[in-house]
Amino acid sequence: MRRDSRLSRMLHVLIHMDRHYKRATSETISKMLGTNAVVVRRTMAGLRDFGYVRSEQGHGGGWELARGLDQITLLDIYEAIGKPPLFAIGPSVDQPECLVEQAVDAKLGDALKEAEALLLERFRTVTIADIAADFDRRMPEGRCNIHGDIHAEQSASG
Amino acid sequence: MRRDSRLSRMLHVLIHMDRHYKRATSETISKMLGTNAVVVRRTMAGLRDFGYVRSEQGHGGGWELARGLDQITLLDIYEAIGKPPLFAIGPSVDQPECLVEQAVDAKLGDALKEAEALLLERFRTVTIADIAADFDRRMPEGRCNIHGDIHAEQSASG
DNA sequence: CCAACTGTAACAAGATAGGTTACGTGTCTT
DNA sequence: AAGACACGTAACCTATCTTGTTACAGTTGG
Repeated sequence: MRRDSRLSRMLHVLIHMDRHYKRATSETISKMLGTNAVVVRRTMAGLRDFGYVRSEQGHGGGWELARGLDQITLLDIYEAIGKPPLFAIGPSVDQPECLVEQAVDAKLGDALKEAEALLLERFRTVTIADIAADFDRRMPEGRCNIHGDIHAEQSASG
Repeated sequence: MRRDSRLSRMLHVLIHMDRHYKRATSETISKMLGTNAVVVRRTMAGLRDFGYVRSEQGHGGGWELARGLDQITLLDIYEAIGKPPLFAIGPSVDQPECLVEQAVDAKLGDALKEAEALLLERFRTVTIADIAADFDRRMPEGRCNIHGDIHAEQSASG
């Protein structure tokens, strides 16, 4: 395993969903992410449980946003995917008896906690709409260069 | 594997070495860390290459500090063990074609870079002597509660 | 009923730190 | 010179976690 990419993937897909003219199926989303439909359902399940997206079963079903992108922060999504560990480094044991080791882990833990606080503060203050706005500045027509097939077809087909 | 504990372990062992009255063998150190002598040699090899410790082969050999703990920062050790990844989260692919994905990764990357800069700044300004001082405040006699057997026996044995 | 979806369980794959065994080499003691 | 002691390193296995994949059950609409 390399690095947990669920947060990145979910942000990516939520922006696409916002520009999609109808519900997106897991299959469609999986092709967009270059992965498998089961992986999509698995990861999006958390977002559904937190009320950021809705899923409909059966014929014509799929996924849709349950609120605007300006109402969802990166922190929301981070929590919805289960707050996976942020850091790849850490102490060797959880509660060392050795007081030297305790001192090391305390100092190291302080630095990690500071960095984590900063990171989560950034996550808290950035909405997905902010990221979408960054994209719109680069692509004023609001159409993705790659996944254009599922984007903003409202005027053409609906 | 859970989290990379090499940094924590190396800091731990360097403080013990500073209080040891003679060279410590990989075997001794491994018992202190609850691991294997090969793991110790493997990890300490980086510290040796950077000049923070020396190793002597053959009878009576082992490991010793090559400079004072106040001359080694956490950043030094982090670099000496090969700068392993700090974060457990990240983008799904390195250079996505999709511009939405690029916008997501850019925003996410900014937050991660800020947190990383803060963390490395802490690493840079904290010496191992600082951690040892924390320990000394708790254990004024300078003797570890667990690994006392290899500590500061100078007055008793030499 | 059937086709199109989601929901989930179960298991394999890939990556990486860590653990273990084995063996080579250097060095001190006798 | 022999032998014990200790590092250096390769090779292989294990554990853990995300991701990928297959299989199948349940739901919905024509």
